[in-house]
Amino acid sequence: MARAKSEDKRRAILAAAEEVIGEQGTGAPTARIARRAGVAEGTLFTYFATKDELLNQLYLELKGGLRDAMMTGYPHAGTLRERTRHLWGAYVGWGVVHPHGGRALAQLKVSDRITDETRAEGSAAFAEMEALIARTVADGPLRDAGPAFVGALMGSMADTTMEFIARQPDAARRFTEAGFDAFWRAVDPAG
Amino acid sequence: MARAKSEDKRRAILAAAEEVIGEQGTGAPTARIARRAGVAEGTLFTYFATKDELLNQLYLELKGGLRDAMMTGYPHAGTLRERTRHLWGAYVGWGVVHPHGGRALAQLKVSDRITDETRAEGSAAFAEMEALIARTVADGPLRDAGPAFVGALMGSMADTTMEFIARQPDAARRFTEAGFDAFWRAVDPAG
Amino acid sequence: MARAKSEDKRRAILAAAEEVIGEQGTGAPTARIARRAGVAEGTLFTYFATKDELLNQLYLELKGGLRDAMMTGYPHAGTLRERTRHLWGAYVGWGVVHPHGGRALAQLKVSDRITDETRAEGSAAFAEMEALIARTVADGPLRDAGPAFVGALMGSMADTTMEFIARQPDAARRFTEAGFDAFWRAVDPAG
Amino acid sequence: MARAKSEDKRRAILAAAEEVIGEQGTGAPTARIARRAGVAEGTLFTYFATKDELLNQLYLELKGGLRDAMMTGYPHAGTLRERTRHLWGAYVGWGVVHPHGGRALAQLKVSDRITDETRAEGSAAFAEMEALIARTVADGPLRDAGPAFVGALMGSMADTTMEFIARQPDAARRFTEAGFDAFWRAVDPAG
DNA sequence: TATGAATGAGTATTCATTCAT
DNA sequence: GATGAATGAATACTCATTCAT
Repeated sequence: MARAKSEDKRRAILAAAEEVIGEQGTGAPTARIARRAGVAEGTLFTYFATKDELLNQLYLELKGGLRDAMMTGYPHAGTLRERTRHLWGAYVGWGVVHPHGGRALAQLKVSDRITDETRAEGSAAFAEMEALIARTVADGPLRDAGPAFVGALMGSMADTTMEFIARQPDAARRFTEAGFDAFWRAVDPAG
Repeated sequence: MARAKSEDKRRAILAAAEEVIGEQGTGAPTARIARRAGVAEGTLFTYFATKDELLNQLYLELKGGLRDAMMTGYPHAGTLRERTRHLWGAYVGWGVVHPHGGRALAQLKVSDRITDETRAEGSAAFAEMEALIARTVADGPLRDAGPAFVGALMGSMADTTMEFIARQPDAARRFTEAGFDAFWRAVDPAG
Repeated sequence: MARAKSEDKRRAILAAAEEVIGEQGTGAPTARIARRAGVAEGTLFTYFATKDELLNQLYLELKGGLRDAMMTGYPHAGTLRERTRHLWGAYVGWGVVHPHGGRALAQLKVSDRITDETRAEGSAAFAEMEALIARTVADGPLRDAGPAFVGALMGSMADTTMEFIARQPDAARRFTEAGFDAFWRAVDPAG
Repeated sequence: MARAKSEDKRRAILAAAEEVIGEQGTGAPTARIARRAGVAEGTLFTYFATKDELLNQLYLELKGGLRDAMMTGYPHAGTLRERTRHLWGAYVGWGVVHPHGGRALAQLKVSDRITDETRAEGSAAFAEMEALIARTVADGPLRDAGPAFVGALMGSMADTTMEFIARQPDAARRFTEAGFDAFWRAVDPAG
């Protein structure tokens, strides 16, 4: 066998794409992504057949990373509030640690180059979590709007929280708490 | 008065840009926008010197329209909750009436072609409103996070609400109410 | 109206393509064709949407020119031999006058970028002529092989004649005669 | 003997090139040829330093195969007509048996990547045959045009015959006969 | 020697912008 | 001012060739 297709290089390209797309949007040239990754222009295409494929893979990669972050240390035995608080903290924390990722994801979400299939697959990773939220909310004030709505609300509130943390990193803890409290009041079954 | 005719064209171009960018993102060709507006490719550039200028103007146009919608019929004498409820309803209602505008704005928000200056100017239109929210919140649970945070939270929660309405137009009223109730619980000074 | 799409430019591009493709085959870069035509790279694509379209149009253009050459001065009242001799002379003469065209046509004929539709359309221009050949041959020794075969034979024999003339222009007359005599002996109904 | 194995691969590559180039022209990627040959992309270049070399070798290979086919069973003691008939039959027969080869040769003939040297070498293989034709024709009606012209005429008429057989395989025998008869009438010294 | 990943020059095509009409 | 053809830089992707394994 000749040089094996290196997983390192694949990850380097995805990481570069995360950065560059976070900065410039999905219109960023593949050449720039390749350079940032330290590979030749053509090499990018041995790992991703087309730019669209790269974009879709990156979307899944980011969503997957986010999910992993949220499930790590998940307090299965905690109260509803504790479990939700964990998810919130992990989500926001991931955004703080991956500022590029957060911005890249924001770009990809509104791009028409991400297929419905990819979106579905990306969301599937969170199905489990949504089920949890569903139970959380079953008896709460938003029971009629449905768990998808609550999940989306949580996502967008967390995104907003991330943005504020990105601008004022020192106040990270404060925004994280304030954001969660707001969310919890909004959905608290005991509210 | 050559001016009147010109203004028509300017608005036609902006309207076309709203549609096209809502559908295809900021990468959409100016030629397509021109065609949709019913003018020649070159004409677009007599109204907007560059594509970036068009994009920035569109951003301001949309933000301005949104502001107008929110201030129309504003119940100056109402309670805090009533006034906030009005803003919420107007915001969400605007998104429902201007589906292209909502999507276009989502694209422009994440585009690096919108200058900081434009963003500032766009937000300025809401300064007045933020002041109102500030007062709303002054004694509420989010008083430490600041009015900007609460304003952003309101925006993102309303955006989420809009998206759900776009997918299930029949449930517009239900989502509008549920969304607002959630928001109000999150920020209610009396909560 | 702005600048009208100029027929001159269209012809310049086709003429350039004829030359360049005659020299380098269908793999020749469109950029080179554009430069040879004295227009910008992009301009080529305002006249021909794709390279394939240019290639197919060129094929039809060349076939059409060839047909016109053959029908000019056609001796409707001549004997079978005279009429056939006219066609032969015109065909070979066209090749001598359009050396680029001849070579370009040779390339296009073997290219898989020329569609079956284009080939059919190109041949249709010669249908009339084939009918004539059909009558010529009806009672000749090749009656069983069919007029298409005889027409193709005439074409390939004339092509060969052209090639020899291209290499030895001084002997043009001699090769033209020798070639025709050979062809006529091959198909002469009185032979 | 590592040689034997290598020779197999060399032939496999040439055979694959024959097919692929016959189908897609000289623009076909070397990668595709390699895959069709069942070897790695890089391996192709241990047998042929460049694509041009492969193309030129293939040209010679095809020409050589054609010559061998024509000389096999050559009736040295036959009449002029019999000998010429044998050549014709062998040529056309080769084309029928090697449809890829025929098409590949057609592509290579018009390619500017085949050097003059290669062309000369390829023709040299037929020198002997041309000498024969020379004698055949010495007293015939085409004596002034020269044996090269007659040889070329024979080639192009046979090519045309092949094409018709390719389209109507059932009529192979008929076309072969008709083609030869036409050619013979064209050159028959006794005509 | 065989492999196939890596390379980067090369290619068709797009598109913001200019400018002749 | 309006038009749309003209421009050429920019872009995604290809492919002959090299080279580490």
